[in-house]
Amino acid sequence: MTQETARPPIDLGKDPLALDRQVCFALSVASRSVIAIYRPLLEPHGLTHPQYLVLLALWQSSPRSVRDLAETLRHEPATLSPMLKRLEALGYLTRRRDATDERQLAVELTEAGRALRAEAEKIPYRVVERLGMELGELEALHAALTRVLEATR
Amino acid sequence: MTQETARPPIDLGKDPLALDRQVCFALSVASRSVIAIYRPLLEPHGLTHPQYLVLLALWQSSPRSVRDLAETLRHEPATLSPMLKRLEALGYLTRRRDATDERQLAVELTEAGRALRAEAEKIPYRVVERLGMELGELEALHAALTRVLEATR
DNA sequence: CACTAACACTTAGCACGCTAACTGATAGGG
DNA sequence: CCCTATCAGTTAGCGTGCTAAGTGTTAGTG
Repeated sequence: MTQETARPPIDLGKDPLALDRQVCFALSVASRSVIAIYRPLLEPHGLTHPQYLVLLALWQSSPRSVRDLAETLRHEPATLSPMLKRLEALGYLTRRRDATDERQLAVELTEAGRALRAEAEKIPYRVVERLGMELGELEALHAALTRVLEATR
Repeated sequence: MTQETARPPIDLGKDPLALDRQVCFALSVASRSVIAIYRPLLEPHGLTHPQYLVLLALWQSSPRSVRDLAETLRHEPATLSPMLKRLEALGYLTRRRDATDERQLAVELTEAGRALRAEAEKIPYRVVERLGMELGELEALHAALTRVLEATR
């Protein structure tokens, strides 16, 4: 027996399919556009934006499993697996089996990976500068996006 | 001679690289999460989300060139080219050379493509319902994303 | 009018990002 | 203690999404 909740009818106006009113469209274009800002900043280090996010996660806590990374970054392990191999090939991390549980992989920063962090500290400032938006505006956007993430969990 | 603008220094706090404070991370996860809501709704029609956006653009104006579509959707023509072929294979549109300018392609909805619109009208309502967020909240998010798009133009 | 620059689109190569199927390791029940 | 279900990670297949290079068409200049 499901609870009968009185749900107010949704009104999306006369053209619900108008492209420039779709949140999904604005989201995907904004995501691609912001990632494009990072591209020239990451390219000198041989990094893509998804790889950069992996490093952010590892800079917060270093030996961690693929599953842990996947949950943190909201990715499928299958997406991370090849990415981690590329990051290993770049010399930023190592992949070895956990001694106590051979199923798990211990993904760990190398010295080069840890050293990169100092360089990367500049990146957020450059991105915010390039965006030219007020910090308060960005914080409000972040809060709104966080609401979406909670709603889609 | 560049204008010397007094720029207030940006302060991103003590950990500028904290993952859960990055707008770029929230953006990419939110984008993927919202697209995931569309997936089961589009799958019955054999569509992916990017393909759905192409149809939204064509429902607004139908014979249009690849370049026109690319600018509207903020894509490279090289991204659209294979997508349009797949949409043609699905029977939703036709691709033919423009008679007056053989360089351009005239991308046009088929009868099936036009008919799909009536079905698609339901999709935005289902997505909003699934998100469970207030319309005002979504409009504010859309406005914030539009600001980002203006900033990255 | 010929020649070249610009244009519209396509193809190739690479890295995601997803689902589904697979491999090997561990844990839990009979 | 074995046997099976579960788990962690990998691989394959497909569709983006980007850059760079290629093809054919048009326009503009000498």
